[in-house]
Amino acid sequence: MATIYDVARAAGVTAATVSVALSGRGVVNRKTREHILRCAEELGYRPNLVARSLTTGVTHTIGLVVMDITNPFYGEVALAVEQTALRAGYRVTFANTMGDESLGADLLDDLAARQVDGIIVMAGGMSASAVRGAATRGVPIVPCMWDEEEDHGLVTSVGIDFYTAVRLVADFLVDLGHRRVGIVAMCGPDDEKIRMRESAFRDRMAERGFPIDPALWHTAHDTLETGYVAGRDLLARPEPPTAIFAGNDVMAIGVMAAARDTGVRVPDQLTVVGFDDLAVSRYVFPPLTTVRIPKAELMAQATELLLKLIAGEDVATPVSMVPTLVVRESSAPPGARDLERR
Amino acid sequence: MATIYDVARAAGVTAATVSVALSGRGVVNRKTREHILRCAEELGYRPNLVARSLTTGVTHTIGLVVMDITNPFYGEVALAVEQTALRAGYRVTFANTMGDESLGADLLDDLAARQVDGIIVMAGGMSASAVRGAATRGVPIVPCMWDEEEDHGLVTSVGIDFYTAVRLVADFLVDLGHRRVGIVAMCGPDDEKIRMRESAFRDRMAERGFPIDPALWHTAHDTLETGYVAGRDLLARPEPPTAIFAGNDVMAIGVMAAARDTGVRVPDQLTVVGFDDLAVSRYVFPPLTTVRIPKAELMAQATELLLKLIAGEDVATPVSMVPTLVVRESSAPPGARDLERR
DNA sequence: CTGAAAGCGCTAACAA
DNA sequence: TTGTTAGCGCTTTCAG
Repeated sequence: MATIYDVARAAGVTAATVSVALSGRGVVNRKTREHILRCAEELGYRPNLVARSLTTGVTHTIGLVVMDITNPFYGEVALAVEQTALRAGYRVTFANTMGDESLGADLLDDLAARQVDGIIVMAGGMSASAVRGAATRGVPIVPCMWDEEEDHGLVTSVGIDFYTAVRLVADFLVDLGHRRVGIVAMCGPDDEKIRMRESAFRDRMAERGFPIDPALWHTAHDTLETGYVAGRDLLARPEPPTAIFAGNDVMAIGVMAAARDTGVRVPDQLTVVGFDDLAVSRYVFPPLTTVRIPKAELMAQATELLLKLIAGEDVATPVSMVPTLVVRESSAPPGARDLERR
Repeated sequence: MATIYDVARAAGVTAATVSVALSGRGVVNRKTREHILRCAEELGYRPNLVARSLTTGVTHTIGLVVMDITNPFYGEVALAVEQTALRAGYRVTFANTMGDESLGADLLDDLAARQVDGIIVMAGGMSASAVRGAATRGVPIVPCMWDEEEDHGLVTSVGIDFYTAVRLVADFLVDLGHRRVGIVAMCGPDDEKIRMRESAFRDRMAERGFPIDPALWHTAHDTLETGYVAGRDLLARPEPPTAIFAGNDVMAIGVMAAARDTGVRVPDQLTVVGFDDLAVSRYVFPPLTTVRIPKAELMAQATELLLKLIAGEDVATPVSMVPTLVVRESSAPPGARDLERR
């Protein structure tokens, strides 16, 4: 681990000169510069970035806090963040909250202590106050797709128009003829906090004259397995739904598997609609009807917005993207006959 | 951003005392200690971890380099790593190589410059020399599931017994009666480097007397889409295979979709076998027969091994886990009649 | 039990 | 153009 002093000594100059020569920030005699370069090269010198950070006050690192990186949704998010950060010379350290609010708060604290230059947080199970806390501590923070009833009280956020999104779904289902619709709503491991998407959906269904039967409201924890269980449960009701809206695609895929295992055909006997549009959603069978979130674009924007905040520019308006409904083959009018597809 | 000096001043002591009091490392008068605690509390003091790192020489950060976090396989890996690191007080900064070797090398360099305490690298498209380079630079590094023909020349690695794994698959297929088997082999974006799993599979098929027809060897880039394309291609051959082994589940799922779209029934007309056993693989239709890798356990071990290396213990033997074949419904004897399942 | 002093590796003014 | 000096915030001997 050669230090800057080692190369200074080797080159017969002072550390400051080496610093300048290597960074190309100031002006250095061409010959000495080349000599320094050569010495650095020979010694295999690599600047110690933490030392640099201590003096410069920036780490070129951003934090990414997600619920559970195992969900492909967050995977796609993480890639977008990492790639756009990378291009700007930033690295990202990530952490999973697993839906645990207090862990989430600790994580934000820790990231701040590590002097990350900024933080991106994907809401899932993160308390608004924790987010505000980090902001207060002076770390730029961009909450993304905040999806809880309470407002996070932060201006610079990036998200989608949940209201429009679920309205799309509700109207689609009602127009298709569905009257009895079930919900698989995502919730954290411990609490029953209701996300905006599900509550807005419920509200819209009521508006359209077909309120959700509370017996058809099932909460789950954002996994295939819990989606599956919820599906089986819903389908086992005395009066099962003709359609199920799942809070995300992962759970929707679980629901479809549950239907299969209980002999319920999708979409002939059950319509399933998800939310996210994962890459895999068009490859499952039947291909899943879902709400498409432009994840990559959204997160690229979120990251760029964060970078601007870090650079001290003040970014005015929160970004809100418009989701679209992508209709595939997991949806059909209720009671559609089996088409004998072969 | 109160510093340790601020709280020292507030408490009427010196920074050294504050340091000791807060860390509980030395002995401090009980009353002064409490007083210091209170002052720190009031000022909202948080130690600056990069400053600490500079003096202690450790960052409590590990690097994780994967191919593409979007693949649920890496997502599951990343979770396991992050969670076990978290428990030990470490954070993880991750990076995607996207199959780019030179990017991968740069990433390792950068992580080293950032003074991460150690690195975990999931082989996909990473050059052995880059890995060795980082090791040389003194950063403990644990390559996981190294899956390329060439040896990485590093003792402390964690992986699975690929040979056994694919032998399982080959024997399973042959015993089922398949003679004409296709392969969807994963490769990086630019090169055609062959992974061990596919080549070992090919070798075993030859051993069993049914060598793979080169026309049935298709390379793809580890995505659903490329798996799909490969599947269509293979199925369009004059003499299509009766079974396809995909280098991973993601591609296998793509292959199944291709079969569907070309009117080929799985498993009646085509057997598909994957590799990884993703969470989603048992929820797709038909549920995928695949090689189960104990990802979570494996990566937890890898992380713990890394932590030991960091602690200076020298870990003797490389860890190798035994994968198992999990037979689900995407496999059947060739030419199996449609069972008219309803 | 507490303070003084030095140092981690680097950058940034300011002098020379 | 290069060197000197100081300092980022913390920890760690070593004295007192």
